[in-house]
Amino acid sequence: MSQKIRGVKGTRDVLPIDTYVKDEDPWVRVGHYQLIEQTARELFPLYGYREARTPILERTELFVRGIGEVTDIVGKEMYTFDDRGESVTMRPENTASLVRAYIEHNVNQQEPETKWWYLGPMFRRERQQRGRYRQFTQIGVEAFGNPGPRIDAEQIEMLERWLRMLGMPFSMHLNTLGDANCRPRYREALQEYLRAHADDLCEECRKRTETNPIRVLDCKNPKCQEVVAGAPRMQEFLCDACKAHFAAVQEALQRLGVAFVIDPKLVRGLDYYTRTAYEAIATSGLGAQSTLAGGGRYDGLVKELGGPDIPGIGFAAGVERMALLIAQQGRERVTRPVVFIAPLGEAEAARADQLAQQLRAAGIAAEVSFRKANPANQLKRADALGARFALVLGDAEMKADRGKLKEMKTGAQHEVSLSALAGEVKKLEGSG
RNA sequence: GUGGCUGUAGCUCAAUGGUAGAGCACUGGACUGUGACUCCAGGUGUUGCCGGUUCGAGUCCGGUCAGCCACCCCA
Repeated sequence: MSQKIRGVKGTRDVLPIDTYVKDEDPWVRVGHYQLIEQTARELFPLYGYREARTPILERTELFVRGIGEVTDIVGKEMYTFDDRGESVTMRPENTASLVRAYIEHNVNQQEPETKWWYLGPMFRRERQQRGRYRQFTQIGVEAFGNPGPRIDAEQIEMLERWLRMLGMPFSMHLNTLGDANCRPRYREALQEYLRAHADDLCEECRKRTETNPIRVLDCKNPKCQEVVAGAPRMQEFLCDACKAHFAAVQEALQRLGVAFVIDPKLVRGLDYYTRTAYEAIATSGLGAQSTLAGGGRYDGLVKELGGPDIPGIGFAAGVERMALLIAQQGRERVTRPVVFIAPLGEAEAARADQLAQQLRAAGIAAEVSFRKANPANQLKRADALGARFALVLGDAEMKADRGKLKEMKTGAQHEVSLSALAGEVKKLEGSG
């Protein structure tokens, strides 16, 4: 045997069978992903969100301008390469791409207020750990063209509903980041305060004080947290408009019955966020990477990327993290045959193929045995596949055009007509 | 990018420096006309890879790769 080729570090295969073992955790299978995706596909359109798909490959410039040059994502985590003289990057997130598409196709001319949702792989070159991989899947939404605050609450409520439908253990955290008017003033005040306490900060935070002081707020270092406890708070610096917006979002959430906690330390990693910021954080089942979904308002982003002055708000959810929790609950979307047909000879095999074809045409999942084996082994196979019914097709059945449809669970055998098999199966399916 | 732990069969795991094992799963048979139970048989493998120490390395040492966990960052 020649050398095995292995998958790229930090990427995983998601198969319909068990693959990765995570100590006491159950294994993540494709059925767990499908449950999450299917729920989103059904729920989001109820709120007016329609699916949008953008390319995985974008010009590097898009992310540099959209996400921010000093962020870790752009600074050191992107898969960037030269495409014959042009620098391109595999998307590390999807918001910048959707904004690009919105601008490129002049969507604001047709329907300035539009709601999109997306699903797909993102790429960041990080060291992997529980709930964090180099290729990961995000499901997210963006609502363009409405400044809020009611749409903010609507979106947060949709996220909450989605996560609750999936049985996720989580709590919703809410904060405001201010806007172009008040954030700079806060930033300055915070910076001043942090400089005065530089001796008590970790090395990293001393750097952040100069590059991105707001990030110091969510540093996990206990000493930094002590300093942060006495730091000026965004709330005290909010301009009247931001204050009113924040209050209105909270009121709207209360009206909709959404539970949330105000979290002044909640800051979003990407530069483009303004005002409303929110995160759904898992309360159990995950390790250090417990943010299931993070979102916020980005009123300046569309303009920043060369488009009209259009506001927006969106969230992105990490499917791998959700899949871990889904797997822990044992909830899964499984596909199994309804009817398993086991022909005993050559002529029967030909008939079996046609019977399966007819069943499938009628919308019934059918599996036909391709191997020669005695009835006992065929039944064993039907059992392993989880088939609901098994049909052994032999000489007698061929002659009579009737067969015995065996219900695997109970062992009961139902005499059915072969030419009318699909109808017979549907009748039995309904009855039991 | 930094640190810690771990690498033996498809999976879960054993083997004092001295001949690679068990359970589960898988395939076939007992059973050309009915599965789950039972019995029998059978692949289960360059012990992650490379090197070193040794008469001898799955075991000790070094390196490397991968996985896991945490930092960082984020979904």
